[in-house]
Amino acid sequence: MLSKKTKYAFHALTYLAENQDKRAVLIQEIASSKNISHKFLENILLELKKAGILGSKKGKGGGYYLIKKPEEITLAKIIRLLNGPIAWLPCVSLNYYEKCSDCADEATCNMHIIMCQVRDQTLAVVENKTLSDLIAKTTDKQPLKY
Amino acid sequence: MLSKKTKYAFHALTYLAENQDKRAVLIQEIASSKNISHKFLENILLELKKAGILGSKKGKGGGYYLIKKPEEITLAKIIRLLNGPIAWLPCVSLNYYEKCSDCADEATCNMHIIMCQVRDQTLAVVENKTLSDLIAKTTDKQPLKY
DNA sequence: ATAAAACCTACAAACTAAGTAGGGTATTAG
DNA sequence: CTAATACCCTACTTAGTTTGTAGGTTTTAT
Repeated sequence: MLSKKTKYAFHALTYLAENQDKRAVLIQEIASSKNISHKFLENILLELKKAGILGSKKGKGGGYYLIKKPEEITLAKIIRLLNGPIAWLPCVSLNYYEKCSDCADEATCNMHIIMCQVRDQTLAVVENKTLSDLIAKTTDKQPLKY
Repeated sequence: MLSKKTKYAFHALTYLAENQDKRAVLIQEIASSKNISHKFLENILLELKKAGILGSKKGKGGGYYLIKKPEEITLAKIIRLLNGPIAWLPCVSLNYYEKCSDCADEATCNMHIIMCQVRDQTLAVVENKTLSDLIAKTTDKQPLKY
């Protein structure tokens, strides 16, 4: 399950993506708009900034803004950053790999092989969906198929 | 990430599947064979029994045994039982559904739609893999492809 | 200068996972 | 019958993570 932190990050990012005209958006504006604790959101935006997704401006008139185009921000990146590994086991994680203590040979471990499949199927979606897919409007006549 | 409980369950189940000849296997035998705390494993086996996957025999000469064929026990069932929801959001969970508080219409919520895709891709694997796939031996000449 | 805003560190509370303790109860060999 | 065996059950403890809070520091526009 995705953590609240992750969901808040998506909410904040979609808000920023929908308000790209404004130069910098206040933490408080996002927080009250999306019903998130100001201080908690502060930490999240800071993480997104350190990851190179957001930029910020200090002082009066400051705030946060997208530093990349929505099409360049994949869901996978956000989820890895705030939620942790996408894989179900450390031994099949691309970004948080750890060897199993009990498993001698990954090439012949059935669990390993199956969990790789799960990982790849998941990545097939979240590596190819971006922030722009989250803010896209679905029309009544042509609902998004999946 | 899968919890230890879930991993222990898979270890225990594979052990039982590989020892189907013996009528009933002692908790202690599985525990020491797979390096799991006896008491912790006891709870796990009990859950598996209540879910109709294992049977047990009390008294001297008792123990646990598989009540279903390995081909009938899907990974999805075990994961849901011990790890919880497979979906990333409550609003896309088939077995643990909960409505989002903030989302008015699931049909047009982009996050909902994408998370449904993730869920379905994951289920495509774990609903079709069973305990028998975990105990299958991969030969050196013909390694399992994926 | 001063007010406004991001930035930073540390901590507290709430929740969940993991493991422990101790006994109760059913079964069966002898 | 009876005692050993081993499942069954409840409650508790410990450890770790998530979520949220507090208070101060730095930067910048006016």
